[in-house]
This record gives sequence, structure tokens and C-alpha cells, in this order.
Amino acid sequence: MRKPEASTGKNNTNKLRKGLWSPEEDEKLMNYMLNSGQGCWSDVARNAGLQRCGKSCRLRWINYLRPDLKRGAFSPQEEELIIHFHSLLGNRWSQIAARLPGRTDNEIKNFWNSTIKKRLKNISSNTSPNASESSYDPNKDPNNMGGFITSSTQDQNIDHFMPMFNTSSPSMQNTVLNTILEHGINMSSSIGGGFFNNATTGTYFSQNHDNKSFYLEKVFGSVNINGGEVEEMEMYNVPPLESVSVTSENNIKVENINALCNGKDTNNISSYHFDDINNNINVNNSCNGSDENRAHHEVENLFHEDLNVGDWDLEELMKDVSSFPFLDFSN
DNA sequence: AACAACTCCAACCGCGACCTT
DNA sequence: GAAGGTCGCGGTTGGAGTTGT
Repeated sequence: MRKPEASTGKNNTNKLRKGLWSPEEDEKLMNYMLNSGQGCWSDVARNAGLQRCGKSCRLRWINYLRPDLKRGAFSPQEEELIIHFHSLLGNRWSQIAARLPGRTDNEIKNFWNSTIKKRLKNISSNTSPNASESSYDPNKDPNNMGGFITSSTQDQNIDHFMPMFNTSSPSMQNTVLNTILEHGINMSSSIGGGFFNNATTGTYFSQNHDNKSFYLEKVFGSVNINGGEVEEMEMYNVPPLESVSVTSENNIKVENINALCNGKDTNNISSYHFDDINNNINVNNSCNGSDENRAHHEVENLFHEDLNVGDWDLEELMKDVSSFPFLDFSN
């Protein structure tokens, strides 16, 4: 905590205060906010009679004084949600906070850095003696935009699999994340694939080698790429930004999707590939018969629906969360 | 009891995005 | 289009409180 600066002396008339807020300052800000509402923060600071910068007032209000804030320790359910959302969103604390009513980004960030990070580290060091696996930090991976890999091992020989995707576009990120939430959790069919070597149950979001197309994979059980056996796996392509338009109703409408199947003679469809030049989805590595129909049907289903932005089904998320193996904090 | 080491978390800082002029 | 102001975000700091020796 920072020391509150002494509020005495002539300098104080011009100098803005820093450091801890006094109860009097809190009261002033609280009264002003409740009576007059937010407005411009520098005006708030001035009109409330506070010798603080607007930024400081904003922070104090958002992180501490807001009446809808939930105080106290995080519940186990909140912890699970934070871990789950962090696995999807990375360090986007404000977006995580938006999904946890009554909690602030600062609070969640502190909680993550002080408690959860440590806990996950302990768990991974207990379960994986291989330091190179357990030390993977998604936030340090330049290709990672926020995904999470539990204990999966990526096969270095497979160049078109990358652990996560890299984009700085917020709308792209929204598209991706909502696609995951809308489809990655609920869709139930299984398509053969082959990108993992001993991948672990979980939801993976991957980027194709062209750096523009993406696919989402849900893996159930282990996958042996060398033997070509796939136990349970789902793959869903996610279109690049160029194919997506956001409507005024806050829906994302995926347009210009034309699923194509090249129709060669292998049994497994290994990926859908989004062709961003022609705005087509191609089913790669060929397919035939029922696989072709199924692939076509699924791509149609996936991309011809409206994807809601911002409406998170917490019940569904919690179902998914409860299946994560790394959420057992009992040890 | 005294000190050191560690943990927690409120608050600050810098930066980028957005808006207004 | 440029400049200036504001807002919001994520990273970092540092002091109070807690735990260990």
C-alpha cells in the first residue's frame, strides 16, 4: 500500500494527491457519484472537491467504491470460472471481470498473480516431472493470444499445428471466443483428425500455418498421430476476420461461406481449411461418402448461424469447467 | 520478542484506442 | 488529417499484514 500524502501545506492547492485514499475522500467521491453520476472523470475530481486526478478517481470508484462490488474472498466457483476464462482469454482481466459480476479486473488480476498462478504451478510440478512441459507459460508464447495448453505435447514435426493463434484484433478475438463458446462446447459429433501426439482431453484452438485460418478442436482421450488412430476429436474451423461482419444487433453473421469437399480417398477428414482469398471453406486432406456429407453439413451448421457476442451461458461454461482435470485443488 | 522473508492487494504508471476540435 | 484530451487496460510497485526463524 502506498502512503497517503500529507494534505497540509500550501503546495497542496495545486498539487494533486497520490497514494491511499482517506475515508473523507472516499465519502466525497461516493456522494458525488451517487448524486451526480459519472460524467468526465476530470470534472468528477474537480466538482467533488477532490485533489486527485480523474484517473485516480476513476480507479477508486471502479475498484473500491462502486456499490455493486462484491467484497470478500473468491468462491471456489469463481476460482474455477477465472481459470477457465483465463484459459480462453489470457490476461484480459477486464474481459474476465465482465463475466464475473461484482468483481474488478484489478481484483482478479491480483488474485490470479498471487493465488491461482502459484496453485497451478504446484499442480503442474506435481503431475509433470518434465520441466520443459510444465514450464510452458501461455503468456510468454508469442503465438499465443490467450489460449491454454494443459499437458498436451505438440508434435514438432507437424508444421501446420501451432498451439494458439496470434492476432491483435479485438473483433477477431471476439469472433473466435464466441465461436468457441457457441460451438466448441455444445457440438457433439466427432471427426477424425491427426494433429496431436498424446493430446490430453481439452479444448484447443489452433492456427494453421498460413497464419490466417484457425480451427478449434475438442479432444477426448489420447490421440496417436503415428498410428493414425483417433479416439474422440472434434474440429471446427473459425473464419478469419475478413469473412465476418458485425451487425448492429451485436450479432456476428458469417457470410459467404461455401463449404467444399475435395473428395479424395482417405477415410479421415483431417481439417477444414478456410480459403480467405476466395472466402471458401475447403475440407482438406480429402474425404468421401458419408464423411463428405457430414463435413459439409457441419461446416454449414457452424457458419450459417448467428453467433451471439457477449451472451455467455454460464451454466454451459461451468459444465465445461467441471470437466477440466486441472481444477482439482484438493491436493 | 525481534527481525527477516514472504504475501497480498490498492494504487500508480505507461501506453494505445478513441473521441473531439 | 493533426493535435490534444480522455478513457480503459495490463503491468508494476511498494507498503501493510502475516508467517517463519
